[in-house]
Amino acid sequence: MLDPKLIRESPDLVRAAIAKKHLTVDLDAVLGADAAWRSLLQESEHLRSVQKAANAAMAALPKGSAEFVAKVAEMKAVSAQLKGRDGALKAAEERCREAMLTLPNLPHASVPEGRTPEQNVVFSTHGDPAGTGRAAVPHWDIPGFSRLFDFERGAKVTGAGFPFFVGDGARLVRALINFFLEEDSRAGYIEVSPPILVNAASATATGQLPDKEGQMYETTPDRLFAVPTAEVPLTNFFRDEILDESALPIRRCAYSPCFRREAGSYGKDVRGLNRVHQFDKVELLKWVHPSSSYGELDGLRDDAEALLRKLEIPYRVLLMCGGELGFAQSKKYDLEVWAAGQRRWLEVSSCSNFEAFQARRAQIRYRSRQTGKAELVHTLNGSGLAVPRVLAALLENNLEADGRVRIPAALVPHFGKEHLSFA
RNA sequence: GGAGAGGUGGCAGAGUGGUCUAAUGUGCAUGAUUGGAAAUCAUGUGAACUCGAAAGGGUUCCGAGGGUUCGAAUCCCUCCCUCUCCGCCA
Repeated sequence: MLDPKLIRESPDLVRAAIAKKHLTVDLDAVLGADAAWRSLLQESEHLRSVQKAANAAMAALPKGSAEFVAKVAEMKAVSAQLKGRDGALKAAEERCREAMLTLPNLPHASVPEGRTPEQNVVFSTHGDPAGTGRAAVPHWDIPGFSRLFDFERGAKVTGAGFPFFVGDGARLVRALINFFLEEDSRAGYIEVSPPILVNAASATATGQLPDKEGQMYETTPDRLFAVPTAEVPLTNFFRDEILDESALPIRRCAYSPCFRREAGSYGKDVRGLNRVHQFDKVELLKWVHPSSSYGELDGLRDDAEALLRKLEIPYRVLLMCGGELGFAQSKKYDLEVWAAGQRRWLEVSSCSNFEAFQARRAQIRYRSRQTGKAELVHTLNGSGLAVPRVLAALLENNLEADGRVRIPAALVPHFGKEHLSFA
């Protein structure tokens, strides 16, 4: 959610910023709903103050007195009037809130113009894509692949996109999760193991609801949602809380399985590990002072990049253009690994600054020493990292002539041996 | 799942229909006192919305949502959560 005051006072600024995201919103409808609500609010509050004044006077009167009875009659009318207004007020407030929730977060000034993936800026490239995996094939074509990554049985047991990981496959998944958590902890992120079902309030605070409801798995009868990312429970950890300013920045990491229905993306990236309904991911999250959030974004991106460097995977960083930003994001970098067999880049991390957008929805604030007031924090998050696509890149880039996959040195202590074998 | 007891400010805890803008204690902040501290005393001490150029008003918030009433922290209903006991269970 945006600051309502900003919308009222600088609608043109808001309009221009939203245009940069290439989204269309009816700002006038929002402003109209806001004005209508405020006008009703004033009427209601006036009636309430009349009522309160009468209450105080009545408290001092003898119960059965003529004056008292007259006052009751008089106040009955006010009460009835107020009840009528309250209904309208609530409706107006709800309309106003709904209208406000349709407004996306505004992009930062440093976000490049553009609306298509081609207009994202290649911020940096690391390693040598051309030099990797000379004889590489897409990972699903590696002999023995389906023994370690069993999509068929997964489809039987659950459905398409829910693979079993077997033997060295399972071991590599575990090694990656472990490696990510260890490295992230060392980088100063406190490890958290979160709930993987969340309630509707949490999903709303991070922006999954109401708009992306169809992308989540929902449980009955309790109406809990399987998390699409650990970002959801992690961000909500401090929901409706006021933090100590000296505690900022707070940095945390969490491993969780992630569940995504991927409705509407059938037929895209259906092969292998590129896109699955359940996958493992370690998420990095920061709650920071507004004044330092862009520095923290750079740091977050560096932390995620460091993991790829240690895994010796060629990768590039994209600075996303306005049109490629998500609803809630102000600025975003995507990290993409090179998958030599597919000869394409795969996104493995998205590092974003949400500024106060999520914090306002979630009411996460800090007590400012300067003003003594509760101010909204800025939240940032990024993957550190998503497992399946890193796995895909490792399989394709590190496949050796003997059909085994070389495990990068940094991962060997976690994997326990230097090669993964499909035999 | 069954039975019972609860949910009030940072914390503890009173309040069971009308100045409750919630007693009291404690914590915290500032000041006084002190060589410095403790103790003591004094003052202050939440959040949100809204009107206003400002000064300053107004309104809401006692787990959540409804209801009764002229008036609800207080009465009624529904839900959520916590605790105790029982049952079940990794």
